[in-house]
Amino acid sequence: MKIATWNVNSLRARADRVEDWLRRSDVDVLAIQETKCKDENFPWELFENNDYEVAHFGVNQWNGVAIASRVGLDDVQRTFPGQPEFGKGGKNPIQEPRAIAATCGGVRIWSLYVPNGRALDDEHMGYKLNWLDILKQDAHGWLQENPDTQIALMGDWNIAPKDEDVWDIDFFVENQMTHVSAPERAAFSAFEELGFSDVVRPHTEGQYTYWDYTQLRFPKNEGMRIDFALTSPALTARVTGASIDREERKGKGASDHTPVIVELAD
DNA sequence: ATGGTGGCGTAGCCA
Repeated sequence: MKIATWNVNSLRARADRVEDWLRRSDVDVLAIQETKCKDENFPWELFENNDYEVAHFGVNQWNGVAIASRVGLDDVQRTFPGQPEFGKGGKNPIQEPRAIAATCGGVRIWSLYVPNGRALDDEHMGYKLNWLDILKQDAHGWLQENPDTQIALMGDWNIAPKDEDVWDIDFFVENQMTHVSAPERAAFSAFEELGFSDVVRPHTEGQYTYWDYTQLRFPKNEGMRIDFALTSPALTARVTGASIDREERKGKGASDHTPVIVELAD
């Protein structure tokens, strides 16, 4: 079985590329982030025509997460318990469409779009850290409930856990950039302390998953590793390989993120 | 190549 995660940066703008990629990648499950649409604008046919079931969570033009699967799609869950709300300036707070789960082929798949943070002193950063803390507490409970459960926390984590995960750590620190700060990294490693593992890194040393559209970042390979699949111990034991599809970042009309793929033993 | 982002929705926000 092959499972993958991909921030597509608008599913409508990327429909043709997503369809092409589904066909050639041959993944069984795809966790999607940033669909950037409501259900009424979601390209359901794209998945149906390729024999994938799909579940979507989107309420406006922002965020939006989905899971496509051809190995079953059961117990769909939108938001995690206690997921913090956000509204800019405290106005009209909602539980944003940043988390959806489904059980696919015996694996509890989460498609996660972690809040960006925007700036170290922005209210969005507090939201980001709180959001991750509540998710961590939930994940802890799931593992305690059943230590053998197979969970994949997949998505755009908007955190670069190691210095090598950005093209120039000095640039990030000097400019007080987000994604590399100590609190963000602590929020990420908290999942590893629970027993979740970044199973992609050992197979993709030195590779990035994201390159900003600006400043010729991709041609210069000035990227970041911010998309991850964190697996529970029982699922980690099944991992046979992983890859980052850098080819998908090339050409006109690419997302700024690449697909990240995990291969599992049957 | 005298450039230097893209998407939504149609101004400005978000990343």
